[in-house]
Amino acid sequence: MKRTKINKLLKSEGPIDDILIKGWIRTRRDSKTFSFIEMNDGSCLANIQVIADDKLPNYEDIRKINTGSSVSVRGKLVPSQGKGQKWEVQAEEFEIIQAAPEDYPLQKKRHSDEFLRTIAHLRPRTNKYGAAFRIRSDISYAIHRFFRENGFRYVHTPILTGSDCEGAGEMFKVTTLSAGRNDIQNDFFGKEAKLTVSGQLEAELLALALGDVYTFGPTFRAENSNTRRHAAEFWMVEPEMAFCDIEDNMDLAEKIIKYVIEYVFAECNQDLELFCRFVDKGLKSRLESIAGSDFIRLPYNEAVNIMKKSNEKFEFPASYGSDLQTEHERFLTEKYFKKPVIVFDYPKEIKPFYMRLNDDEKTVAAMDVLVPQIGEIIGGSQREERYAFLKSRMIESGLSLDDYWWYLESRKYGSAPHSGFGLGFERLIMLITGITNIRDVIPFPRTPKNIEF
RNA sequence: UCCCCGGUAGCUCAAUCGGCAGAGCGGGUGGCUGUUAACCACUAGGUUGUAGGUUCGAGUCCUACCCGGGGAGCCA
Repeated sequence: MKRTKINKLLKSEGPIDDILIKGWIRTRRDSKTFSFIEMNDGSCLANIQVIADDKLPNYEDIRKINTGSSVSVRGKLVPSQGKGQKWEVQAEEFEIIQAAPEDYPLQKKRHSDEFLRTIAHLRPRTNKYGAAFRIRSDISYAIHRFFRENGFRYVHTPILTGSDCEGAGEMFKVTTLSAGRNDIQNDFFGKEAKLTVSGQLEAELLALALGDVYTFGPTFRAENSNTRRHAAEFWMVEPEMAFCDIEDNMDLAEKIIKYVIEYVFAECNQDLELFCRFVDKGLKSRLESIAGSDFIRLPYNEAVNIMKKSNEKFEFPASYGSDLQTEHERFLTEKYFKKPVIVFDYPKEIKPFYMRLNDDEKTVAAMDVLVPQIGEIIGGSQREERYAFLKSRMIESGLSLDDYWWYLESRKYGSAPHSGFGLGFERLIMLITGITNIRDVIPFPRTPKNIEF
């Protein structure tokens, strides 16, 4: 007999005579001649209540099973006599697949996030982390659906790269040489290899052939960042669009965030409800406001002006030419506008070489999407499509033209205006769930000094 | 990498001025009840992060290190 998943059973229109369910025990409550058993199979947040009575041949063993045990139950789906659930399962066969011993680390009460991180192999079995990883899957699907509906093609950019610097910080080296050897010519690739920090450059090349494309994959940063918003391995969504300027780019950035929020409202109600109730009381109204209002679009200079004119006491006062501090971002999104803000046209000195130089020759067509609580969730730009400008910016930035000959060549043969951005996938999940630490939205986080599991 | 805070039972936390290491949850045993993170009783459970130091006496004070959290920088 084929098993039925609990999310289907709970939506049943009527009783069912014979069903098979498999899952894990969340809690057991004994009565004199029978037990209530809450079972969860991960298909949804909710448990199903199983009634196991003393007519079962192995009832003595059932009365001893603990939280965490895996079981298989055959029986009838019947209306529940108790309050709190519509349906329950009257067990007719109850197989204990494996009984969890009494040292199972998860109790029925709430655990701290810090403790659960030390048992990352078991935390998906909790309500909160089960919901987080289900919603991560659903958001992932929503992103693919969004791009498909908007005529984008999904492209796979390399994870191993020979480019030395893509403008985004320290990289992990990849080698097959034993420690201490540095005869790179004998290494696997015959030259230095790294883990990618971004698929952008390669995505640009595909955009200049397929039109609108996106990548969605893992990226790696070897920065010694110890914050709740940074991980050494994280997933990034990177669209790249041909014949597209920075305005279109901002439109798309705003559109995708709203789309995903609306998708989650429509499809992930149960899990979202958990986050609204237990993780962040202000979550629902914040998400509604993000989905329902226009994002502010603010040139960098005006952003600095706003901060200069405000009475806010900043630790580092805003000044033209230096990047916005975290406190500035928070001020703009949480106090001044109280909604997402897209800051654009940054000074060229603080942005990477590939961003398109504006006519003022001082700023570049960069744009960052800042959201309340998280800060920067998207960074993007119109790309420099003019060969001469790109070349001189690369020289200015101290890059080796030889390493990027292929990138430069895309500006030699039928170059075209194009734009794109990087959306931090984990930061998007944080925004949508209200979870405040990036280590809790990725099942097995990699951060400095942490690569267990 | 820098600044701040913390580390006590499996988990979450108490422990007054430096003076007998405790509670709830979880576990075990028994009871009770169509129960709802059930309830009641009993019970086991400790190298107080590690190494040194001060002291008659250290969970508590000092030093170093390790680990965790928050903030900053880097960014997504």
